[in-house]
Amino acid sequence: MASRAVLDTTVGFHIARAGVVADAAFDLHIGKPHDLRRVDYSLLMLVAASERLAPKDLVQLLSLSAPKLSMVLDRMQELGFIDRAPNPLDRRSVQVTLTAQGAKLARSLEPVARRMEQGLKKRLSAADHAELIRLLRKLADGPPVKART
Amino acid sequence: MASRAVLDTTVGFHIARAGVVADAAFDLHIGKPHDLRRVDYSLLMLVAASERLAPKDLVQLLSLSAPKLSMVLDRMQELGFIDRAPNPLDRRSVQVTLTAQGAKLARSLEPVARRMEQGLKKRLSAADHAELIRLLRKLADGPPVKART
DNA sequence: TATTGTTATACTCTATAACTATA
DNA sequence: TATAGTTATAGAGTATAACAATA
Repeated sequence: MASRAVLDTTVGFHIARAGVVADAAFDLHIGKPHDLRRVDYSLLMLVAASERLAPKDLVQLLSLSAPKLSMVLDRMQELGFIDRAPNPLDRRSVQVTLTAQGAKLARSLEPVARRMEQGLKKRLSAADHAELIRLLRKLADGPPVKART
Repeated sequence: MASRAVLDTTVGFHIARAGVVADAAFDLHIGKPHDLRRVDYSLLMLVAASERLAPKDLVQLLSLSAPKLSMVLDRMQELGFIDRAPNPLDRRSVQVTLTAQGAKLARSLEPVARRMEQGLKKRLSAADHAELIRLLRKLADGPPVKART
C-alpha cells in the first residue's frame, strides 16, 4: 500500500474535512433551530457589525457571486431581517441594513454562536481554537494565489 | 458600529474563507491543468494509497452521499482512471482500483501537489502549515458533534 | 430482514451572460 | 463608456427515496 503522504500534507483536503465538522456544528446550533443557512447567518452578522453595507462589499466579504448575493438578499428581505435602500450619494448603489427584527435575531444568535464554539472545545482546547483561527486568517488574508509576475 | 467579535471567533466562518484560497490554489495547480475536480483528485489519491477501497469506504473518507459517489465513480471509470470489480468475498460489495492510467496520473500529481503546497508558503511558513494541518485534523477527527447524552 | 450499491428525482448552488439604472 | 445591481439561464452539486442484488 502506497503512502498517503501527499494527501496528508494537503491543506485543502484537511480544510474540507474540518468543514464537515464545522458545518455539522452550525446546523445543530444555528441552522436547524433558526432555519438559517450559513450564508444567511454570516450576512446577518456582517451587517450587524457594520450597520450598513453595499452588496458589493458583501460579495467580497462572503466570496459570493453578485447574482447569488441578490438572491440571498431577496430571501433575507422577504423574511423581514434586512432592508435595501438606494444610497443617496450614488443612486446606483444600495445600502443594506438590518430591520429591528434582524437586529434582534443577530443579538439572540450571539450566545448561540458562543455555545457552538464551546461545543468544539471537546475537540480543540481554547488555545488550539485561537491558534486555528489565527492560521486560517493568515491563509485567507495572505497575498493572492496566482499573480506569478 | 457593533463588533465583529462573534464572527471573528467562529471557526466555521474562517474555514470557509480559507477554503476559498485553498480552492483557488487547487484550481490553479491541479483542477484547470488536469481537468479534475477536488473530489476526483481526493478519490484518486485515496485509492492510490490503499490499492483497493469499497464505495462504502470512499463515502466515509470523502464525506459524500452514496449516490454522489456513484456518479463520481462513473465519471472516473469513463475517463479510464479506475476500475470497479465485484468483491469475491461479498458480491454485494465493489472493489475500486486504479487502472494503469489512473496510477500514472496519481504519480504525476504528487510533485504538482507539493508545488501547490509550496505556493501556500507565501502565506504560511512551513511550521504554520504543519500546525494548521495538525489542528484541522484534530477538529475533523475528534468526537462526534452531536450525541449530547 | 439488513446491507451494498445504483438509479431517479427534485432542490440548491454556482457561473455566465444579458439587462436596467445611474454615473 | 463604466459601474452597481438584478434577472435569466444552464450546469454542477446535494439530498432523499426507491430500487436491485446479495447476504
